[in-house]
Amino acid sequence: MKAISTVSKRNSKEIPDIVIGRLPVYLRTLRLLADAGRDVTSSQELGEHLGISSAQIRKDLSHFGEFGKQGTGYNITFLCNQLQKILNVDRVWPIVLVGAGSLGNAIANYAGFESRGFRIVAIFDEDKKKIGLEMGPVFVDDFANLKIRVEETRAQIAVIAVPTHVAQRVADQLIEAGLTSILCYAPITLTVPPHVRVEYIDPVIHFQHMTYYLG
Amino acid sequence: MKAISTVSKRNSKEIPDIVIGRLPVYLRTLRLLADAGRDVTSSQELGEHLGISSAQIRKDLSHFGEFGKQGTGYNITFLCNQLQKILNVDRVWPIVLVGAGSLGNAIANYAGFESRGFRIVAIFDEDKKKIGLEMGPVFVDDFANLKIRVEETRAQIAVIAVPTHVAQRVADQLIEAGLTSILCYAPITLTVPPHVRVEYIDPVIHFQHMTYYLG
DNA sequence: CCTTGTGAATATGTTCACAGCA
DNA sequence: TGCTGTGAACATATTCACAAGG
Repeated sequence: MKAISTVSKRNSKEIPDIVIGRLPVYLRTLRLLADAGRDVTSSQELGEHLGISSAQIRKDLSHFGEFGKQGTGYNITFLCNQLQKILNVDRVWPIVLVGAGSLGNAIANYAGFESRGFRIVAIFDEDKKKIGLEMGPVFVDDFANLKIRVEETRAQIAVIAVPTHVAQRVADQLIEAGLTSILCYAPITLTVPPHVRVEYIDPVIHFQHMTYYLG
Repeated sequence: MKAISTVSKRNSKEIPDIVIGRLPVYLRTLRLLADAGRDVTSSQELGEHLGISSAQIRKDLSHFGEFGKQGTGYNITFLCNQLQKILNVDRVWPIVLVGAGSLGNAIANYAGFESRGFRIVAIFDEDKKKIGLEMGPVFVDDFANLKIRVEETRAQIAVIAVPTHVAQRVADQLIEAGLTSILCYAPITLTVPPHVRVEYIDPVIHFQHMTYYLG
């Protein structure tokens, strides 16, 4: 049966979160292929490159529509566009960053967000010495101004790049200010209400996963 | 049947990788509880804090031994020690970092590695202006010296914090130098031989996962 | 009581294998 | 031919539910 629109979320039969989690990786890879001048690819090529099976890629995509052509494969530009629509990154999302230390600085100065759908619109810190400094695309703002800036920018996503011992308090205030998605770089599991989604980045978790196998 | 030693990998019936991946999170949480002065906890408390079921925590731990007491729960210090042995972080692993940009600088200056089993022992860059700069615990070294430094330090783990377009070339040279575990911050899937393990950190992957649900 | 550790039951995720179409 | 999209088969992961022990 054909999908009604090119980007239907099908009958929206609750697509598994693990599938959603792979789509950004597919998108990233497809855009690299496009940048390399490629026009079409196949689930097999993609799978070999990503170290997963071609069947998995086809099954994942099949949740959202029919994007390929039998005998040919996928048009890369078309599939990129479809994935961008599915992931809602066919626009640019404002992000607020909390913490103007060296990690916050690295995030603020990273030039790769915009092309993938994100823009840092505010950086907050409580340290008076940091407030007012230029960092990446903006000036460091007083964390006390959080609520106002969130209203102004309509941001829904925040990044926490503060020391562990203040991360939970910062999270509480972000949620209080109306943010619903948090990417937390502090090595702590945050306690948040059910409507808030938190994802984590902690390099040590990866290192420890690796050392298990290093015996 | 009782385990022979307190940290057996049981009969080593190939423990699922997804289980290994959760152990560092358990360890991180337990150490936070220990720092808060707590002595014992239960799978239920831990599960509530982490947002997973108590059964999952018990089942995960059961792969490695019997660490709890019925009616009481787990002694936090003891369980931390056991997890550290299982994950091989009852020692400090040397890590080499490639890329002395703002991200490399943030990683190098992060003070939280040592207590969790890791130490940056070298930072490399190809930019003559960066070489010789003090960054965190070491001085930036010429990437050309990679092989010598890896031999000296016996490092097995590397972090890639370089621009996307050089990441694959850097990875090839790391592998050539004998490294077997790579944490890659560049937004690209690396092609590596089967004996090399790569893990990835890309904040945009997380953002795009979030925006799917932000509609 | 309370909480662990664990088989059995359930739920979820992945792969197979092939019809169908360019 | 070559490749997609997809049910059916298989594999893996999670939860249930309870015996056993402090």
